[in-house]
Amino acid sequence: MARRGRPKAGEEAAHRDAVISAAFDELVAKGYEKTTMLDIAKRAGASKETLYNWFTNKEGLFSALIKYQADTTITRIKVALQDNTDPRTTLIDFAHNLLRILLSEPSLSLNRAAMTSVDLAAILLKHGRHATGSIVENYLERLAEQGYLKISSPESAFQLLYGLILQDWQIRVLLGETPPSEDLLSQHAERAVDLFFSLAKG
Amino acid sequence: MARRGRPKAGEEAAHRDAVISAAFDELVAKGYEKTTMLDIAKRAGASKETLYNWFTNKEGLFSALIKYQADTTITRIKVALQDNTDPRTTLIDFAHNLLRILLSEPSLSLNRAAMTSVDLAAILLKHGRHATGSIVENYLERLAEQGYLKISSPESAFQLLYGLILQDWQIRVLLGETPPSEDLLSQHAERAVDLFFSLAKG
DNA sequence: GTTAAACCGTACTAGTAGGTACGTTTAAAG
DNA sequence: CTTTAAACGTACCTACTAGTACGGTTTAAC
Repeated sequence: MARRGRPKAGEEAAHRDAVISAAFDELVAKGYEKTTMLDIAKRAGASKETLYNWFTNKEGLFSALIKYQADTTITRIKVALQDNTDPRTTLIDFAHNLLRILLSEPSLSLNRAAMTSVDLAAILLKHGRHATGSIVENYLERLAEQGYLKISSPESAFQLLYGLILQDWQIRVLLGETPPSEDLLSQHAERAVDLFFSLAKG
Repeated sequence: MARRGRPKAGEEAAHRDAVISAAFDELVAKGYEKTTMLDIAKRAGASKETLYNWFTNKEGLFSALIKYQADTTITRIKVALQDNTDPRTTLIDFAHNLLRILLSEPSLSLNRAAMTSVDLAAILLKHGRHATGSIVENYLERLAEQGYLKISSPESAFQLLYGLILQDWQIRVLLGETPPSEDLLSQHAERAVDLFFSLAKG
């Protein structure tokens, strides 16, 4: 990975990804404060100066991480919601994905990092919670129009669904509790969606 | 507050409280990383060496903060649950208190601080979430025995209640969103408890 | 070829904060 | 009255890290 001199054509994107990936690894291993720009550079086979050229500063680099993770999250959620089977299965799939993502180490580390900087927090809120929120709200609104749900507003419906799915798992795991197993997660997703329907089906 | 020399008898407790209070103020104002021991000492009219004598190190001081806040929280929750009116009113009172506490600046700042240290996180988890959890679970179990609820386990019942009450408010406010108004909070508490009963009443 | 951009590696700057040491002061203890 | 514990204030040490500067190197571009 360590190349010296001007990069060959077409190599830039891969190199940038290597930096992002290295930053994730360091972040998960050490946390935001103890992750240094030098460590990231070394792991990526890049130089510190390059990191600063590309991302301006440490916050800039980590805001790029947030956006990167948010993009893959959004993609996965959109895929889950495009399932054309019944709404129950679709929502269970969504719930399962949401739990898996939000309880994954990269997401947790990113959330912890965001707590230490108002700017990072704002970016995470915008690209994370609010971005997925509006997508799911659209979906719920469609369900309501089709008569599957009776809801007062898409926002409050999504908040309810979110609460039923996540309960206090995220905050507990953020504080160091070990996350539930895959099996428990999928059981929980199913139960949460069923509760949601029993509350929102009118 | 700034006394020099050996303290007069009976002054120690007040002085210790002054340090705790100063630490809270600094924490809320600047966040954990940017709060220095010197700042706290100055605000409390104490010396840095005294802080280290009393609390060993920075983490020790903040773990004292966590325990202090947890104690007052537990007290308030116990009071709310001792109400001998009907269960619905009691739980709404509890829900309202929980929301107010968890969305208050001191609690938020403490949670953000705990995210940066596994040790602090463990303490917060134990004295915060788990301590209140077991109290409320006991209460819910009593309700179940009295026939007010049909629940599979107190743990899962409390988790459900918690999810209905808090939804994603805590994580959103932790990330910088402005918390809902008092009015919204109490409306929300009522709605959450009603949903809980409609799900858990069998 | 020659130029110039992008990059690596190393060294350097500067600021900061946790933690310690010490001399001084006050009041409790006896 | 003397001794001693507890505390203040200041100065100090140590370690670390974000960010900058620069010289050397490789490749694209022309």
